[in-house]
Amino acid sequence: MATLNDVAKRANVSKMTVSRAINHPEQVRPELRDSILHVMAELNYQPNAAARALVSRRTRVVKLTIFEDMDTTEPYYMMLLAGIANELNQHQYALQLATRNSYEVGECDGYILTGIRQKNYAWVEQLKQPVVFFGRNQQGYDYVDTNNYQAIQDSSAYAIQSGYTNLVFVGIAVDEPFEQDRERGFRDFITANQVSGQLVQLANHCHVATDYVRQHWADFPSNTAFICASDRLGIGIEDGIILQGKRVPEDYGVIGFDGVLLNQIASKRLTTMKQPLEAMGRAAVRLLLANIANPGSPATPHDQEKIIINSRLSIAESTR
Amino acid sequence: MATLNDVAKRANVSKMTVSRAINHPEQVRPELRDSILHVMAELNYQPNAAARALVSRRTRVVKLTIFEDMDTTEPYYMMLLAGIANELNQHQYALQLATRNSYEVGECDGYILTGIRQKNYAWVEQLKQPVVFFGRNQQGYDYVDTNNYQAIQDSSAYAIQSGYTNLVFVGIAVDEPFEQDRERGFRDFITANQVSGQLVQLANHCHVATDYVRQHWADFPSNTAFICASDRLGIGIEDGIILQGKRVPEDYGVIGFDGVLLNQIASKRLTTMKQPLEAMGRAAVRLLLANIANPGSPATPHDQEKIIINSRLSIAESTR
DNA sequence: AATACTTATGCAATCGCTTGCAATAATGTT
DNA sequence: AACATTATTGCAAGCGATTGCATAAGTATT
Repeated sequence: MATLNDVAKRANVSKMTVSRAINHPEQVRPELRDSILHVMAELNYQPNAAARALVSRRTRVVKLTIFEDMDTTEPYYMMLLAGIANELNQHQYALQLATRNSYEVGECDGYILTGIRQKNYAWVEQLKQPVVFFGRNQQGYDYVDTNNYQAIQDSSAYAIQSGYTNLVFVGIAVDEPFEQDRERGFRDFITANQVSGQLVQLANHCHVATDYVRQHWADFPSNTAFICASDRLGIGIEDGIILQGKRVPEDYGVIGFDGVLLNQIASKRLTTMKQPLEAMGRAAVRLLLANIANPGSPATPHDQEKIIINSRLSIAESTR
Repeated sequence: MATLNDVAKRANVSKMTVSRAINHPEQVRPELRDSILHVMAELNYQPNAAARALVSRRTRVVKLTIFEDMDTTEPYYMMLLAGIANELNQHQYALQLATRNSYEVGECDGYILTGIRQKNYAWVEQLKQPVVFFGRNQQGYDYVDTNNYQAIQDSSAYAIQSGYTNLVFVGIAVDEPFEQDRERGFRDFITANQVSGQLVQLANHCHVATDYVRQHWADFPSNTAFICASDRLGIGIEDGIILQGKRVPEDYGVIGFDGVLLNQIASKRLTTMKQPLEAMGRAAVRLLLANIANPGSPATPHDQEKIIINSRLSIAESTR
């Protein structure tokens, strides 16, 4: 492997000039720079990241830590990954993937955290590095989120406009900001618009939703729309309705959340509140890189920066 | 951040002894070692990965390169990721994620490659580092794979045993080893068992499969079983059949491949040939780490090592 | 034409750690 | 008890790059 020195000798300059030709091109005479670049290509020179990191204290690595179990096949994260990886690449940063219990090997310049729960904040605090969250938090950390509150209001409004007369919000049984925001959105909506409605929390699995429909069928008059907090729940609810011999969307409506399963199961055309996960991933990267470039914003609470990217209703066949 | 020197001073030993206490514990007197570890904990010492990598030429980073576009939400990769990430963590290695067109920042000790196509091999060859592939290859690189040939034979045999009398293999329209193996398995099966059957290749999307069923419906006598090369295709085929007013599994059977969508869509109980992706991911890591530890096995063809982990039929509701 | 500025380049030190060899202490052998 | 082994520890060098300061060359100012 060629080193800076090899290039320098071959180009008849000092290491420093080569280093500058790479990192501060404007500081070196154009013709000389070109000849250096030429030698670099000739020798197939690649800067040694370790040496660089050692002295510059910049690893050019960002760590994405997913707190939820990775055993579950969660396409949600895959979409996020796409956005994050692509944006990092554009900035010539590498992405390192970690789960909460990863061995803490390999330093990085900052963290993107997702799937985080209250209990994990202690761990976050001892990180003395820039951090960006996925999802609202009250600890003062920067975050990227979608407009959960408004999104559920939009879904609800759409259901009412479509002629459904009773709403059921099917939430996820976790005590996290995103869920709180959605529930608040729903409650405020039915109050403000004097709509008949109820709210329930379930574990986030299809069959749980399906079971729920069966067990509580008496509660759901015809013309009810189910506003769900995930596509999984939406699909489960839809199946439950069909098992009762009713039609979707004629008799009952279903609206999901996330918009992540739909692409795969084309025939399951669920109307859903689609999160712009790719864009959110990119935004998180940009925010984090800004924090890295602009120090004085460690993992400790400071002026909290928020980026909210709106979800949009993707209308399909589970609503009329 | 505490350095090796800080620990050494505090513990009244030389840096070297501290270094040994970490890397070669057996070489340092037990009581001394304990006191050093104690000081390390006290100072919250973390070895500097960059410095380490610089001198030892080991980064303790493995790069997973996914060649397919990451825009597609492919849960397949998420399962792989789970296995790879977990196994790497156990060996105190970090996982770095890259797409083919990633900026080549950050060195690593080896590569796990997946989603690779023929055209990418040129890129692989110029990698002068240990490499493990997902999927068979004829270039001589080590790989982990599932028993595609036998798996399709098993699926086919199961369909016949279940009383279906005509088979259709619905393959993916790519010219890659995994597809070749599956098609060969199918052809050999119908030949050897004198079963009536046909073979088709489609783009790997639900709706393509659904359309295919509609357009070629005349070709499918009742009691046909579709052996599909992916769950997506399987789900699409199933929908196509139902749209024709026929019943699954009574009139027609459908068997998928991968076993990766099922967990999410509980109601879509597709019989499928389930790939042990988590185990395959772990195996790939172990194979790669062995290659790293045991040099003389660069990215150039050598004695090709193969690990085959069998897929198993997961029987559900789309077959009788 | 002499001085003051820029602009380009080089030198030396250093980042934190590990490799190879040397030195010391502890143990065993006859 | 003198010597050969083995177990522990330390020293010095250097991995490949970047930072800060010094120097040399080039241009502008009066």
